[in-house]
Amino acid sequence: MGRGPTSKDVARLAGVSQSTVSYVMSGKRSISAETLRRVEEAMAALNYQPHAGARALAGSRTNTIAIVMPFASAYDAGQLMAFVEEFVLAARVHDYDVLLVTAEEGIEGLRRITGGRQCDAAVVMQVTAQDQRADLARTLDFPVIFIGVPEDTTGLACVDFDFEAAGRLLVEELADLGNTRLSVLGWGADSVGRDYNYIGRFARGVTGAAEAHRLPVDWHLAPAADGFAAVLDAGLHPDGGRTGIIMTAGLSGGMRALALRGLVPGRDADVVALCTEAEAEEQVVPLTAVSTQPRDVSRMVAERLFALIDAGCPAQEGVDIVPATLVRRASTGRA
Amino acid sequence: MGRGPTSKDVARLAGVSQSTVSYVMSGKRSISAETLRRVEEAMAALNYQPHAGARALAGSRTNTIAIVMPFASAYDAGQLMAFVEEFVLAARVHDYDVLLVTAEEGIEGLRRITGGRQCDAAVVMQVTAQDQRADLARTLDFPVIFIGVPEDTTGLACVDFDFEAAGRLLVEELADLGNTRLSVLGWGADSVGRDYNYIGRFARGVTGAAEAHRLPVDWHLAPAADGFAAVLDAGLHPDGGRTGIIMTAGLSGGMRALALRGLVPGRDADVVALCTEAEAEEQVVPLTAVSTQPRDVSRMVAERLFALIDAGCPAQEGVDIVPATLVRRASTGRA
DNA sequence: TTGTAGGCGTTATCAT
DNA sequence: ATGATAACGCCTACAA
Repeated sequence: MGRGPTSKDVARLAGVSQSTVSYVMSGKRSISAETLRRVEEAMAALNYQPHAGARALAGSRTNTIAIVMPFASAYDAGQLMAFVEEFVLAARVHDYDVLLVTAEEGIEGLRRITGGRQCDAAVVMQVTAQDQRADLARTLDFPVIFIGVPEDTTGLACVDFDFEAAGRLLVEELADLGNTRLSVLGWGADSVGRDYNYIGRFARGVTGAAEAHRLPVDWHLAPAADGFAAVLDAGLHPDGGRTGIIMTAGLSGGMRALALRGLVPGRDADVVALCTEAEAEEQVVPLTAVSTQPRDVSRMVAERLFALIDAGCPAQEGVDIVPATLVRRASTGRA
Repeated sequence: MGRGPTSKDVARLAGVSQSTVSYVMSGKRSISAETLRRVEEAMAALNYQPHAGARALAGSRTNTIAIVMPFASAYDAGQLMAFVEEFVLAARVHDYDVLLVTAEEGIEGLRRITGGRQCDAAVVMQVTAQDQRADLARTLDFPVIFIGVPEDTTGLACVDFDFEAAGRLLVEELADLGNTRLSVLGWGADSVGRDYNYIGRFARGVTGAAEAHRLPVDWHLAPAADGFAAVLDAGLHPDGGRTGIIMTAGLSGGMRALALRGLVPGRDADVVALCTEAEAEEQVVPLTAVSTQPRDVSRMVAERLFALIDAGCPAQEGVDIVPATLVRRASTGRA
């Protein structure tokens, strides 16, 4: 494998010193128009690409960001992809590349990457309430952004979707439609406060809004939502009441349960969901839904991260929240 | 941001020369048990991590592999994720990291990454019949593996799923079930030979097997499959015949079309698909299907790639094919 | 505006 | 079995 041209080769061809080539690239000092032209021509002629390793060594900047991804997780793959794509694009704009690290490597992965100076910053996805990586990050003196909110956010930079508002919006939509009770198919009330606290935040949003509207709520755990099936079998709208349905986890299972009983969303009951745009639109009846917006989250992460990098700070405490919005579709047909 | 300990620090603490530390890491010369112990203790005590850039510069090995990914493409996100996860895991086993490059960067992305020696090899996904990146790779003297098969594979290392066998298996299954004609909802006959030639290979598999079984086939282009809807409306089983359905692209649209007419796969018609396992199982009636196996492809790619890297070859011409298998589910209920 | 030179942290070739 | 030491390719004071 050929070694490829170096800045020295460029310099020779352009008839300048090697440092001039370097300064042409960095723009850190003024160059005469003539010199600039000659150097750029030489670079083009040789198809010169600076050696990333040498650059990292001398400049102590890798122009690489690591992103710690929870592959085999509860996350939806489409969401993950969208997030990553958007992030890579944003990174490229700043002339950064993206290194992939699996969450399975755990805390050691973070240590390895940061210790080896393979990157200038890291993004850690799907953070849990008690996340060891948060503790590590605090001691690291290295810019890390967390997606998700650990219990103790001291000294941490976090970004997350507004799950609480999501829960609230869904409840209010069903309330506005005249529903008098709610059936929630999701992570379930007993998951509140466990691992990922977005579950808890969503539940809080639902509960708060339901109380405000005096709507009784019954929760059913997906995917083994026998209770949910029982509700459907018992009749959704007993004695003049009207049951609105909220789906979070186990969407496809829930939709199947409805279909098997001949229940059509929007006709026989109002159904809303917390899911991706794609999921909402793929259903037999497209769902009115609040969609977590991975691209918005991604942009916010990128923005914040590059601010940190440019500032040279290790981290800048604070939780950024990406707003939630509801999109109406056919599953809440009547007005 | 602290500079972190160097091998020099380790050497000092262990009371040895810096080169000894290096040799302890590489194992390229024998070390006395005593020295080994002292060096390892020092490394642990300082939490030493070798500087990746310096290592790449001196050793001309990055221990990084770039993977060029088609984010916003026809690929299913779940497939992509599975592929990538499996690949990252395999890479880690060989002590390699993975750099993400978007296909949107096109040919320049490949050039940039390889030129800058940011990686020791690259994987290019979703290769088209006439792929510029293939031409570049041939001139590159750099190990590249392609997923997908360009028209001219001279000097190229390619891996792909056996789409032809997939088509054949699906047809044979429907034939065995007593169907007398086929309706295919997919990329359509006119897509054959265009961009991604797996479409053509799949079509060839279908056509070949259909001819062997003397089954007439009508093709319908997804997603605007009006023709498909017409077939459903015209009645699937005219005068004693029986129409088997094959779905490829536009699966959800096709399933919806059936559902809207009250047609249940496995009861009213045999339905088979080329899709992911997840898709096959998510449907209201789980589908008998041939599933592209991203993890199998990934493993084959990794295996081949590390063989190349270890051998120091730029590439090793040849097309590896990942076998196709059919899994029976409820959508072909009757025997 | 431009050139010179030292150093970044490894690897690998000499020696010993 | 181990120590010096010269690259590796680039960045950046320091000079001019």
